[in-house]
Amino acid sequence: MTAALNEVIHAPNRLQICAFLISVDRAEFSVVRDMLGVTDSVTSKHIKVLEQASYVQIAKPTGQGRVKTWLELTPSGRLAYAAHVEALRHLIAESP
Amino acid sequence: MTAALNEVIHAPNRLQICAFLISVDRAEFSVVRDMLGVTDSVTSKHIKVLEQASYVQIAKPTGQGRVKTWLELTPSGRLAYAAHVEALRHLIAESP
DNA sequence: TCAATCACTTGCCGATACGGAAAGTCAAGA
DNA sequence: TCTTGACTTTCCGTATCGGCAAGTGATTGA
Repeated sequence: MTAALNEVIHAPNRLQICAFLISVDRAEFSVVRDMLGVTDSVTSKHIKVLEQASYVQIAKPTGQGRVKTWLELTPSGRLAYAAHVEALRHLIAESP
Repeated sequence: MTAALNEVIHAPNRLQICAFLISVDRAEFSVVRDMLGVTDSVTSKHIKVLEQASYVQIAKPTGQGRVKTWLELTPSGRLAYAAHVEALRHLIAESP
């Protein structure tokens, strides 16, 4: 019953995005990009992968100054991330 | 001081190999292959990556029947794995 | 109003990585 | 010695990754 690792979430950058979003609830694009330390395009593409898996919701509230992109995990994103973390914890359970 | 994830170890199959070897100390090639559920060639290639990083030691004791390959983490492999697990634990620390 | 700017997004690379099938290697067994 | 078992390597098609450059759309400044 070893839950498998989720490929969408396991990729280092996406794992960090999910872990970050779990802890802050919602974050701006630029904050996520700086946290990862990669370019805009790389950030955008990883977010897109998470969005297409329905793990992340993207909001671009317009009308209040510059359009900033806000990111947030969806309920299923939280579930998927929790399941992945469980799989990881199980895997590394016996480690020193 | 967020320790970075180790790319060599992070790949799902290699993470499983390392986690397995940490727990059993040493294992036969075929056991590792069956644990992963992949082909011989895939197993061989992942082990080679770990070996070239000096994380895994390969022994092929000859003279006692069929040549079986035994795998074992090296001291530096244990250290690298431990560091990776620490990085993971840190990353997923705030998860529900 | 309309060009410039900001905040991304997409297209286009080249470089790797991954996995399986098939062929190759080599010690042991018949 | 011919075969077999146990991997290893090669071949090959696909997928991913990252950065740069060009493109898009809302907003702002002249």
